[in-house]
This record gives sequence, structure tokens and C-alpha cells, in this order.
Amino acid sequence: MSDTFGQTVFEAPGHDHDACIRGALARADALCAERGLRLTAIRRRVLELIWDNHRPTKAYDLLSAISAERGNAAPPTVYRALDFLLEAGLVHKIESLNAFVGCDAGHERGHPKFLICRRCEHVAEIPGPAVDSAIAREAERSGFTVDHETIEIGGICRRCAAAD
Amino acid sequence: MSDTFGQTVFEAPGHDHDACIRGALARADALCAERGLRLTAIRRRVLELIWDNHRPTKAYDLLSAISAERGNAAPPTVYRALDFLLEAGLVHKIESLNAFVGCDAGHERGHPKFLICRRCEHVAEIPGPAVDSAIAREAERSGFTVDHETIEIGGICRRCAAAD
DNA sequence: TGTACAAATGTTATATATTAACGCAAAGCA
DNA sequence: TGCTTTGCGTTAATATATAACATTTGTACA
Repeated sequence: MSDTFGQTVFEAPGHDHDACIRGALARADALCAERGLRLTAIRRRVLELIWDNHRPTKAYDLLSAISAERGNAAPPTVYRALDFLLEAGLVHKIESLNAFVGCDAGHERGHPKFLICRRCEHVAEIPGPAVDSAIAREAERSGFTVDHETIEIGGICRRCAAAD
Repeated sequence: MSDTFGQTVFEAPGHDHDACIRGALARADALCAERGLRLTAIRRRVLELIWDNHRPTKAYDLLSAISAERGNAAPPTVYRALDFLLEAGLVHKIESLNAFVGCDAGHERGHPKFLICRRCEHVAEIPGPAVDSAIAREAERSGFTVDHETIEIGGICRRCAAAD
């Protein structure tokens, strides 16, 4: 039970979420500039809405928000923005929830892997290559070539467990 | 590259699929008898349709089939059967495909983990506890208590790779 | 600077996936 | 037999996602 356990995989209790959002948008701006991608107003706003909190965001909630702001907006408006953001690696889809979270790059060059608290609904990415390695070994045993991983672990985060 | 690699995680090339289906249904009958669950005609037929091949089956494809056979059948008919089968552990849902596969019990008492070939679309379960262990270790590092895992690995199976 | 092409967005419609609610019928049990 | 639970039929609604085509915006280049 040492205190060195429990890194900031989930965000720290009093973390500055405004800074968190600003950072994510700044990273998105930089990445798009670097790759010649166009982070248009809609795309940027969708990304910002997704980063509004650390819970997965539903496409139709994005649609409501965008629609309220602009007067118009139909499903394709949102889904196209999401396609772009997914393609650019700026957001991830949580398949088991049909919802989207901002990419915090915790996975670095591996496949994203999520811890999802069913109490507070916050999502965190599992960093490091350990899980990927285990999967790669198992896949190799049956001659399977991995090119995509959907890894979504549900449970209870430390904070929610402590709150009991 | 030894020949001892490559167990029958994916079904063998010439496997007797009729026997495969019969086995799955027999296991389902036994399990339901043992637990006092009622494998009704609809439920059994849905299970049989899912086992028709090793590809994930969509709910509406089941609906079409059932509907053609019985004349009637609405979405709840199929979804209720699926709920029962999922609950009983006889089938799994592939979240990334919104589709269902028969449980081959390859995971034994762990969480199911899938290899999904994007060429032939066959699905196999990864047996053994190695991946679960790696996940458990990573989760523990952040004080996360795991109670559910969605693990769906996409790629190319040995047979499809060999067919190039 | 204008034009031409590509990319992005608007718009309408539809496809696909899932659940809610209610009533009837059959199965299991006292 | 009557009661209760479970399963099923049916209608409707909600949730998620894409197709197809029109219009606009951005960008490059003559």
C-alpha cells in the first residue's frame, strides 16, 4: 500500500480542468498544423465539448450542444467532425458505450486501452506496453497479426472505492 | 517458427462445422438443465443461427431469419433471446461490431477476449489468463478494481495471411 | 484576380440498433 | 384448480449512424 502506487492515470482530485482543456486544444492545434490538417471551427468545438469533462460523450449530446449554439446542425455535422478527430487520433471511441473521449496520449505509440469507472464514469488510458505485449504474445501463438485493439476495462476507480 | 505454434484457436481448416454446432447446442442444453434455465424454442434457434458460422451475427440478420421462419417476429423477439443467451454466457457481444458470437468457452473462467480477422471475419477467443493478468497488474497500479473487460483484437488470421 | 478544383458543410432522408410498455398465453407450482 | 411467474406478441418510440446530393468555403495556381 505504498504511496508510490497510483500515478495520475485518472486525473488528480483537484486538477485544473480548464488547463486540461486548453492543453488538449493546444496539442490539437499543433498536431494539425504539423500535419497540414484543418481543425475547423466545428471540429475544434466538438473536440472542446468532448474535453468538457473526463466522461465519454455521446454523439447526440454533441449534436444538441452544437445545434443550440449554431441554430443548425444535423447528425452528419457531428459524425463528420468525429470522423476527422478519430482519424487524427485526437479522440477515441469507447465501443462499449457508443461514446467518445479525448485522447490524452497516455498510450504513446501503442494502442489505446481504457479504464472506465462505472461509478463516476470517468475514463483513463492505461499507459505503457505491458498489456499490448501480452496480447501480442497470445496473438502470435495462433499466427494472428494484430492491427487494432479495442480494450475497455470496466470497474471502480480508486477514488470511488475510497468514497464508500 | 516451430510447428507447435498455432493451436486451434481459430477452427481448423476442414473442421466439421455440423459437429461444432451440435456440440454448442448440447453444451447449452446441459448448462440450462443444470441451472434450471429454460432454453425455449426461440432461444435455441437464435443460438443455432449464431453458431451457423464463426462470424459475428447481427441482431437484424437474426430477426430476418426468425421472421422468415415463423412469419412473425419483431426486434424484441430477438433481443430478448439475446439477453437470455448473454446472461447465460452462451453467447458474447462483439461491441466493436454490434454483433454476436457463440461462446466457445475458450476463456474458461476469465473474461472473454477476441481475435477478429478483418479478412475472413472469423472470430476466435483467446484462451488462458496471461492477458487478464497483465490487465490486472496495470489496473492495480492505479487502484482500479476490474469487473468487466471488453477485449477485441482486430487483424489478420494465419490462414488469411497464408492465402496472400 | 479570377477561375478551377478539392475539401468542408448543409440538408434531407433513411438505415441500423435498441428499448419501453402493455397485454396475452403458457409453464410451473401450491 | 387456481395462482404466479415467465416468456412471448405487438406497437411504438428512442438511440445510433450513414447515404446521397446540394451548396459553400478554402486553396492553389494560371
